[in-house]
Amino acid sequence: MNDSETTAAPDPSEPDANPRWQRRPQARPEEIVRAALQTFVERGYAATRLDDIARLAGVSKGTLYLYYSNKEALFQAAVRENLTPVIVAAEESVAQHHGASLVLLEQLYRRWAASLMDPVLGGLCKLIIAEAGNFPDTARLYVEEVVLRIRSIFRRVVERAMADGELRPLPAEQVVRELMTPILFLSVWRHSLAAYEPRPLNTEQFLENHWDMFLHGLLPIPGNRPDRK
Amino acid sequence: MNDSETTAAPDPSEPDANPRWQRRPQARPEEIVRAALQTFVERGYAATRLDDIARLAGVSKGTLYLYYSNKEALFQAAVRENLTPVIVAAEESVAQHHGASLVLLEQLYRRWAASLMDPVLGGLCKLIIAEAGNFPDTARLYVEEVVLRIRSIFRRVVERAMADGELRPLPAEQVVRELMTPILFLSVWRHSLAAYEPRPLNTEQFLENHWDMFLHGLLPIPGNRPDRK
Amino acid sequence: MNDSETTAAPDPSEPDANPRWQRRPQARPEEIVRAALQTFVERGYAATRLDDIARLAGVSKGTLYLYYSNKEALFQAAVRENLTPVIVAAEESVAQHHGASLVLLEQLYRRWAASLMDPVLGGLCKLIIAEAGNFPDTARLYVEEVVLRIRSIFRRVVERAMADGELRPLPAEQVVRELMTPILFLSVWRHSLAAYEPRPLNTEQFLENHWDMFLHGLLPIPGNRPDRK
Amino acid sequence: MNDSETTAAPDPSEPDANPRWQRRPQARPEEIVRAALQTFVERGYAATRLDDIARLAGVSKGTLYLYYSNKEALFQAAVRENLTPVIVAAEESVAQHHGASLVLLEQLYRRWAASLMDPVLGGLCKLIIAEAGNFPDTARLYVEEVVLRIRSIFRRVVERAMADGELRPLPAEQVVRELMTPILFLSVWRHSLAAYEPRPLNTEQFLENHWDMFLHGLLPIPGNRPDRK
DNA sequence: AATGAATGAGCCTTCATTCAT
DNA sequence: GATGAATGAAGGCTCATTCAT
Repeated sequence: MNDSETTAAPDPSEPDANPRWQRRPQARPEEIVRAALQTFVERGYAATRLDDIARLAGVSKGTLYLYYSNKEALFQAAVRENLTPVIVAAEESVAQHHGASLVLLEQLYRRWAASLMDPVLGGLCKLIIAEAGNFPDTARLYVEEVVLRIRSIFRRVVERAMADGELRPLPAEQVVRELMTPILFLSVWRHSLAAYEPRPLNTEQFLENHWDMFLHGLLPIPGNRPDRK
Repeated sequence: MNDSETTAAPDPSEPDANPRWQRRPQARPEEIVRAALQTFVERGYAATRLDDIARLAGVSKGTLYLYYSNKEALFQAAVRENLTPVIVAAEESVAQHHGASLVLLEQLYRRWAASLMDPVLGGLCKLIIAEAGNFPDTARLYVEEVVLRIRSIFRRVVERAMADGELRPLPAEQVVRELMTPILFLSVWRHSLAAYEPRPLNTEQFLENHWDMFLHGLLPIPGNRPDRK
Repeated sequence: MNDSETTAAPDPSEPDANPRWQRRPQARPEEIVRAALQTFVERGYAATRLDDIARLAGVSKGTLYLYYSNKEALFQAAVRENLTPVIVAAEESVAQHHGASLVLLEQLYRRWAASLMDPVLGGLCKLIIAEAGNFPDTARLYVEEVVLRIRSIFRRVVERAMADGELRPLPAEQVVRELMTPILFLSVWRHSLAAYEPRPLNTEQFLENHWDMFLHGLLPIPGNRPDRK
Repeated sequence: MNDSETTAAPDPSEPDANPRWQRRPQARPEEIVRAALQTFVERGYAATRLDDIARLAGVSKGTLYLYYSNKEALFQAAVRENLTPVIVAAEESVAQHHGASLVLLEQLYRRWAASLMDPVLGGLCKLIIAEAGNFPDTARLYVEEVVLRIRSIFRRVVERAMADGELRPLPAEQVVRELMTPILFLSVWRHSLAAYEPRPLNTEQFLENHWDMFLHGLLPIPGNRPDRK
């Protein structure tokens, strides 16, 4: 792998500014985990060869084992180390907000949706769903630590909005699903079949429209609601 | 889907004239493809061993190769031979119906949702999404022959409903996604993370609630907005 | 290293009357185990590649796994399936004999020594000793099922001979060791360093001389036999 | 062994004139070789990782390569550097002694046996035997430089004892084997299967008994001693 | 001299695929 | 047509060896 650089003279090819060799060793696990997540997302667990991850991370196959004990550990690390940001972001949204619940709900929705549109976190979601059958522990972890918690956050806001009369009184659990589900699916879609659609989906618009329809529904506006046929 | 679609599954050539033994050989490919689909759905493509499929189909491993040239062909056959029913059902729904569009839409919605709640067809959907990265052709096939066509069917009905004033004038494409997406996600969910939720989801109710919220939205009744039910 | 039952090696039970292709499939495990034992003896466990065993057995590497679940199981099978003959032979020797004990002892000695001079069984003994540290269970098995049992057989005969006045009254345990130990070492020696001796050892003579010296000792003829110390 | 024997362990070049720091660098190779021998003895050559040796020696893995060019060189160094003491001790015994040969023989026997009961030297013997197949050169070295030389020492003493009428006239070579073999086997045994015996062997007693039986044999006290054959 | 992160060749093991019966 | 024993290519993992610091 090392071509010409047998000489002791430092090759000037790397314009590595100040900290000469510090970044590499420290960044290694992070780079590896990122490469792993990407490859796992693209190919699935079983079809991913450690060679692929290593190449993408710019290291040799053996190096992976300096940081992760085996393929499964690498998989779980890729999953777990990207789980927390989602939860933290959501919980902070709730904690920080005071005021009208519907505004909070919308803000929560936008932030959470944005996080799922992130290539990494969205890919993570798709990966876990695709591999749930083979990694029960990781699946359970994801459900309990992410799905249920975020759902719970949304539900509290929805219930408050209902109590305040800002939303129709409906089963909160179902309402939350109605809000979250299209975003989750979009996230999965973007990492699977979206590439095969003739025209790319406008994500921004999708999120906007969903929020609109979520609030107003599809029926015509009451006042001028026309008679059916 | 009109093309006769024999594809990878070789038709049992030489119709043996003897009616006694015809059923078995003819049934073989079907049994194999069913076993294959089930195993692929449960474990994913790479984690599925041909041994598993053979055992589940009640045949030997070598027999698989009498009908399908290799693992990938078996996968594609499993996918393709289960694609048609969904489309056919949907297209028939539209063709047969005459009358109020909203009623047709609801009927279409219920039938299509029911078909996705079928363990096999729902699993198929999840499978294709999970393996999209490794089987571009199959993914493209699914998008073009299933997703786009069903979407198109829905869109025509939605557009008619809008033209008739039964639905608010909105971007039809988006409206269709708003209707379909939660069902698709539910289908994926049931074959992945649903098992790790504390309480099982009531599918029937979910479908009902989604239709309700899809129509009415979440905001409170403007003044005389009628309660549903 | 746990030896929790190999069992992968199918017993060639059911002698299936049909002579055509019987020998090969039924002989396979035996051929494999023989090749394995030989290679393990020559190179030791870790330095033995399954490729070597397969080549020596005339099969492919994958075939080994049709009969033995992994390398360790193959090792243990090689050991265990060659253990019983030694014990059986020895126990039969005792059971069958009646008459003067010293004659029985000599007969026992010759038979047991002959079995250890067998290339396979002698190699087995050397192998177990060489790998004892890495396969405690197999080592314990060998000690308990072979070493202790044979030692016990010898001891009973020696004790009878002492009781009959045919041997000096000495600690039987030690006497047995004095008799067995050179043979055991010879067996190990022939499978390790013997090849590097300038002149090959005459095994027959060694066995004869040992029996003679075992009986008479090295001191000059009686009459003037000095007390030791 | 007269050759100065620097062999694989490179002498710390440039004797640094400064006495304070000499001991450490000079002690390094010795510490490494000791750690290597111990680990090789415990686990065998192939199962020994250089990591283990380095850790036991208290150095880093790379440091091993400062003193030994590779694993095999380390093995051979571990063997060779522990060979000399045994021979030297034996040769000195003979050279220094004058007087009755039988006394010398016993003294020689005791010293040599004691050296083989040393955990390191005994382990070395077992190690060489176990790995003989993989290290012909080392095996040959051991046979020629140790086995044959010690055997020769013993033989000279035995021959003298026979010439003096202190021992029966028998093939000296065989007599020497009769004397040495149980000790060698005991040494191997202690480093392999001894741990799996129910009761630990009393080494001291074993050595005593062997000497006794070696001299007197097993037959009852003279007077009625029967001719053999 | 000493370190230890990095490497990559090599081996065990699996499993899709073949073929003689 | 059907079987299943046999194959061998491929991939996960280990560890001796190297090299920049």
